[in-house]
Amino acid sequence: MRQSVLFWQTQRTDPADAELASHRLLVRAGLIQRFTSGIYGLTPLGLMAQQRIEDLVREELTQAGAQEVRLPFVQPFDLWRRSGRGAEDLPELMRLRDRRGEELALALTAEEAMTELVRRQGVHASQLPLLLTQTGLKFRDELRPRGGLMRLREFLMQDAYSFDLDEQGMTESFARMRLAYRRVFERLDLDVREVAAASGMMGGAGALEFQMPLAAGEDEIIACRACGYVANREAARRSPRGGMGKGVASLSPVETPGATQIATLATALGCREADILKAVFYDKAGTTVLALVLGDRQVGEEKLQAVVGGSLRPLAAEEAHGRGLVVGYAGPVALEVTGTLIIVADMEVEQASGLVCGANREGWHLAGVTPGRDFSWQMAADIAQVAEGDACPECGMPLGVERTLELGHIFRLGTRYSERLGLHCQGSDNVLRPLWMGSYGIGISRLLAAVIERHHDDRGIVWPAEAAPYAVHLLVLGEDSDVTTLAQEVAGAWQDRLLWDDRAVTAGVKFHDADLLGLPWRLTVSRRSLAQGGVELRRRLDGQTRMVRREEVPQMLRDLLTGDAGQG
RNA sequence: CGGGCUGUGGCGCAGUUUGGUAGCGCGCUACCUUGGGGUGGUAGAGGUCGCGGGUUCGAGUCCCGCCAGUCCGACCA
Repeated sequence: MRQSVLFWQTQRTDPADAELASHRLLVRAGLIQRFTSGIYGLTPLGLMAQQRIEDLVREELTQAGAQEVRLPFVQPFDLWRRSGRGAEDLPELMRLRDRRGEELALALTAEEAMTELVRRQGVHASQLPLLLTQTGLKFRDELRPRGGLMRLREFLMQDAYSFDLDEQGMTESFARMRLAYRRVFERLDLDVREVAAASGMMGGAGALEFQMPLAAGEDEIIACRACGYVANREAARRSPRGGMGKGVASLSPVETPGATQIATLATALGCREADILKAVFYDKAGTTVLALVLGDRQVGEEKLQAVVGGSLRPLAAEEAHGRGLVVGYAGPVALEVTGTLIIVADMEVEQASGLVCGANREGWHLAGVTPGRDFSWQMAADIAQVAEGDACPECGMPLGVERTLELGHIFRLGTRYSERLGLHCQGSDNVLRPLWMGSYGIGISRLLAAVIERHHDDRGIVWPAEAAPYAVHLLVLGEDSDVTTLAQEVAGAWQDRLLWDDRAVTAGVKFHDADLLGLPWRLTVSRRSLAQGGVELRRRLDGQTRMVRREEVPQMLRDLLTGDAGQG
């Protein structure tokens, strides 16, 4: 491709709002353009890079036995309603209505659509296990998109779905996809950790996330360095600290004016935050849920939700008031609220004694509170968030918290969707059974951001061979006829497979743009290189440079452009 | 849902306090210059100053309303 006609423009200054390296570089290297929050366009070079990644993922899925299909991006909302996800609290699902009033929704994942596709055509047992995949646009109406391509509203995702006769089959398909995804991350040179996860809005059990460590990431994983235990923040467990609180004592009220915060209270009473009982209120369909954790803990809302069931929502201050709670001084001892109340105690609370908690009276707390003696609860469970340094649930050694970016997610769905949407298959025993499904998603757009996040230096992108839009950047310096002739000779038959900087700009500009774009190999043709008998070859990764004699150029280009001469 | 900040050529910004012909740098076009690390110069093109209303002889600037973007908080009782 001749650069003088390529639709491409780099930028000399950093965009004002980019804090992520990948965001900054994608914009400066002219690969993306923002249209509105979380919605971007790609330029030719940006699209080529994305397509390389898309093709690579497709290759691995084909290897795993997947067949590619295309599902609608605009889907009938009724499909969502029938699967049971339309009625749930799914604010990311973008709904719209056409002019006749038909309710539609934009694809957010494709469990429903894929199940429907298979159901409509029907499937024979002989076709199982069936693995179907598509690469398609997804739209999620995120509250806060951010970081360039890191968290988008509209994005490209490769999703796949497996269909098996029984649970055993599903587990085998799941294992096959897990390997396929591992290969993808290996080929893109991304170090990714497999993490046990909560299944969230997908439903099902035994989900696995692929998380890449990244300081600017938005997920957190909990990992034990001693035994290898790893879990998502939402699913992480810890072994409880026993014997918190000040020991058994008699119950006594203490006056604590203005101490409505844990930190303030701890200072006022001269105790540890862990000696205070923290009470957090939620609403579950009209029922008040009181979650009790020790004062230095955070309630793990996903964990609480898993224990309580249904969907929880934090209670606003006015609402809490309305139900008879004394905001700032609420506690479980002799608590009376309007309506139903469920008290859930964290397992650490159960084992503590001599705690401080709110007295349900403005300006007063209670000291010497002992769980079990002074108040009771309906459920005791692990509902607190794990913190740095907590004891590993497997081996007891300290746990660490790490920020990560989620790149892929695979689920064992079971028969949830096939049952609700009526997808059955007849086995050899002549009985119709719902199919066992798995769901697998990998974010192509986000993968593009992750590759740059992981592969760049202070001058620009450093593409890994498998994702580079072109393998070779040919720079022509000067306009002497000798140089021009050599350039044309070099570009020769490979013109379409390399980027050829034939612009009339100075050498410095070309070098800077080449470094910024970061193609794996740079070939320079100039009067100087000519004097040394050929062209200069430079590797972007480490700057290693050598001269290639004129007559060796065709062979070298063949090596670089047809495969195995990557960066490694 | 709340708070802060910001909306001015493609990008980065000044101008708003004190109302008076819309500016700078980068990028873009043409020509010259330079030609191994963003060369120097000359001449140009490009703007509903986020949107609507108001005050005024006159509004990017003052007033009211709205919208968008962005950052922080979201809840610990």
